[in-house]
Amino acid sequence: MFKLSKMADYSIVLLSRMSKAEDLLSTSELAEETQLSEATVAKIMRLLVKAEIVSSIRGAQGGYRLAVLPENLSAGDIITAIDGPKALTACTDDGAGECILIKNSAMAMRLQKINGAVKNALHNISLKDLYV
Amino acid sequence: MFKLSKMADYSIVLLSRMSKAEDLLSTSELAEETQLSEATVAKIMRLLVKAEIVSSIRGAQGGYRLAVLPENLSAGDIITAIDGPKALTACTDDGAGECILIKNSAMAMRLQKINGAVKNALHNISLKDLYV
DNA sequence: ATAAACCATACCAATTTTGTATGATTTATA
DNA sequence: TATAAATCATACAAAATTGGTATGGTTTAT
Ligand code: FES
Ligand code: FES
Repeated sequence: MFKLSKMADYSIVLLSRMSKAEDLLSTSELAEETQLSEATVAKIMRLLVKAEIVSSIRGAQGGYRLAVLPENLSAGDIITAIDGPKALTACTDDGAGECILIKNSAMAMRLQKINGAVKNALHNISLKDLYV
Repeated sequence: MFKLSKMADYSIVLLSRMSKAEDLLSTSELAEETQLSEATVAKIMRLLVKAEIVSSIRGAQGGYRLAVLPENLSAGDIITAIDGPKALTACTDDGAGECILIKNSAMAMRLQKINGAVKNALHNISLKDLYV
């Protein structure tokens, strides 16, 4: 039905691993433990840092650490961080794109219902639910 | 977050139009009213027929008609019909593909939670909710 | 100073999605 | 029964997205 992107999947694996560790974890450590390439791990971690889901320490002996408690981190937050905050419908992507099918589209509002329902559902699942 | 495919979006527009009509609607009529190309409408209608969401009458004077009451047709049904019944996670696509990251993956079961939540949410929205 | 790490960006390859084209089959009707 | 109106089946190319990698720059402990 809705396919979770590989990247989002990977990120859940990484975050699950991080929720076990108290100390910092570097890209190479994470890559080794998860069998992902360093480049891929690095790409994902950058997105998670931007979304303030993990915090980073630069320089030697640096690494990443969860910035949020697993029970306060929702699946929706994670997926949004990785795949972007694109709306559910193509029509409401941005205000610029006119709706071709229905003028002054009331349809768009209806589709927001779908989007809202999905968002809500994913908001109610925490990383802790996924990991424990 | 989750992007509704254009095809699924189109299909909701088409089904909304059909829920207004008592009589049969042909591909060309639907195309004209929705501003979609006939080929695209035809492609979508075939999928909806296969999913038994609409019924079709072949031959001259033929066309399509809703096979289900709008209040009994869920967004999940529609999206599944158009985009396929792919699972939410890449890992659980089919039994054949081994999980590379975590052996004997318990993770897959966790990800089913996400899938289940989304499915459930979309099951609770009917075409009538979207159209009315 | 050096090495270990994160950061930023750009890029190509692979996959998926969109959209169209072509021909075959069915059936109402003149 | 011939014709036209319509669905059905399949195949395919173009476009968009996603997955994954490479390169070079910046920060910081030792
Ligand atoms: S085109 Fe899909 S809502 Fe307007
Ligand atoms: S690789 Fe994603 S659950 Fe195993």
